[in-house]
Amino acid sequence: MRVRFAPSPTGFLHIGGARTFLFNWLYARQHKGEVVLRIDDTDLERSTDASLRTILEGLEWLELAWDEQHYQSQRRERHALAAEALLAKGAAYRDFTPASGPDDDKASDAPDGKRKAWLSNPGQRELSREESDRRAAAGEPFVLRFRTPHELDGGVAFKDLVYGKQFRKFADLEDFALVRSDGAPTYHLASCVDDVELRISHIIRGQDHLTNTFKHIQLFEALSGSHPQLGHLPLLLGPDGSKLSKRRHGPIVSVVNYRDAGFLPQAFINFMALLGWSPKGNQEVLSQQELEAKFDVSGILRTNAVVQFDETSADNWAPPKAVWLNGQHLRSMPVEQLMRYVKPELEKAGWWKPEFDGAEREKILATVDAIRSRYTLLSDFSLRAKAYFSDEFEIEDKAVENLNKEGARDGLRALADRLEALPQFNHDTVEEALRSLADERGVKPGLLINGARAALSGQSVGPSAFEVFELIGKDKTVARLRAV
RNA sequence: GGCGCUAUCGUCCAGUGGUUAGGACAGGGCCCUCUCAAGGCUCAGACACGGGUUCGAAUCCCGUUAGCGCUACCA
Repeated sequence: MRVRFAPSPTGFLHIGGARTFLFNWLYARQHKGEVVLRIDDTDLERSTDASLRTILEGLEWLELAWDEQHYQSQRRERHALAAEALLAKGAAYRDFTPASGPDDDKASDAPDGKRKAWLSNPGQRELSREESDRRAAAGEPFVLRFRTPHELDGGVAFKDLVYGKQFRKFADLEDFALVRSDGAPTYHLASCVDDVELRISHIIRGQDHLTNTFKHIQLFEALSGSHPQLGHLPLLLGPDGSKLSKRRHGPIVSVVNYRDAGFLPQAFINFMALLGWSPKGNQEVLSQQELEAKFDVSGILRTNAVVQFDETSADNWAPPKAVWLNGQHLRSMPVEQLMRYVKPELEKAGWWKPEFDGAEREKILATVDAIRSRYTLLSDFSLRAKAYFSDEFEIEDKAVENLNKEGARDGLRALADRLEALPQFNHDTVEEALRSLADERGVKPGLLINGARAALSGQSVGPSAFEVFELIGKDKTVARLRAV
């Protein structure tokens, strides 16, 4: 069993493409099959290296490995050979009609819909082989077209893995192009030839290809006498209701954008998996293992899904549910595993020290474990956690307010003395010392608690203050309290 | 215009002839509490419309409407 994901490097990898890849990957994983990554770069005009790199980057970030990688542009001879074979057996013919633009067909279509001139260019498919060869040899440009058996009554039928039985009459199928007049294969030809030769058994792709499939089935049959199984995924729509696209929705749909915003790959995968599919029941937070175990093609919806991002917001653009899911994963995954993602984040911020991997590892893990309970994105670690990893941190305005309260600074200095004298320094002993001090001075414990949080972490919000004392340690605690 | 696909809360999903139509996100309120989150409880919020079939339709059929897709010598 072999599946493939075939992006064309004409832009970045967007959510829709990533989800197609995910579903293919999940499907293959379940059936012990192989995943082929095929770069459909036949459109040399639009394909770029930059685009290829960002697609690969996005795919790698997801941590879903593929087994083989191919480039369609390197298979041009195979496509040409297949075209020749198709022409030789009469499944295709040369059309010498000059090219027409995309809108010409619609324009020539009669209002009553009766005229179907677009199905073929009259006269061309009846050209004798001798005349066709002679004109081609004379250098006259032509496009190679597939010969749909319009003379037959039937049509093309197949059973879609998701959409079920599909049927279309030959009469509604055009003689589509196989090779352009410049000799380049069209997407249809290249794609089908490669699918056959790469022995792809299951094609799972976007629903925008559902109607193309009638052409492909015919081509597959002409090429190999059989065709792969096909399944189409409902489309991902933007908030405006149109198909997700780079052109309309911009970089906000780019996968690496989510990586850079601090999403965890497994959370993002969880989010994508829930778009057009559900494990039944009411479970929403799923680990990768659970996804692999529960994924089922028969559970794929047939309705398009809207991705709720907000392109008008610079910092709140991500889909709320994706953000929520990220928080869920961030808080529930093993700390050691989370550390793999936190480390680069701290390195980026310039706070990472080598001892974090050595002598201070346990302490850092405990710190990350404590502060992650109120974080949702990885970027929170570099945005809000400086005081836990470095001595040079600023005290936020809201935190300063807590220090400015009546009796706060004096109380904290007194607290520093008490804590310094403590034989045991931990959550409980600190709490006892603080509360009795507050009692003696006749102030509310909250004054010292919130003040201490401000002095120690530079923030007015965060974990329980007594936890912070422990995380920061006795020496630094005393120093920071005295510095107020 | 033609062909096709689809239609449950604002959004993502449950629901496959009999349910007070369920959950999640987002929103409101309450609780917890040293702050902020998290968590718990709670409120509000949907079967596009019209015909059938049936004792009984969100569920089956037909139509309408709407959305989306395809309709290129793009992929």
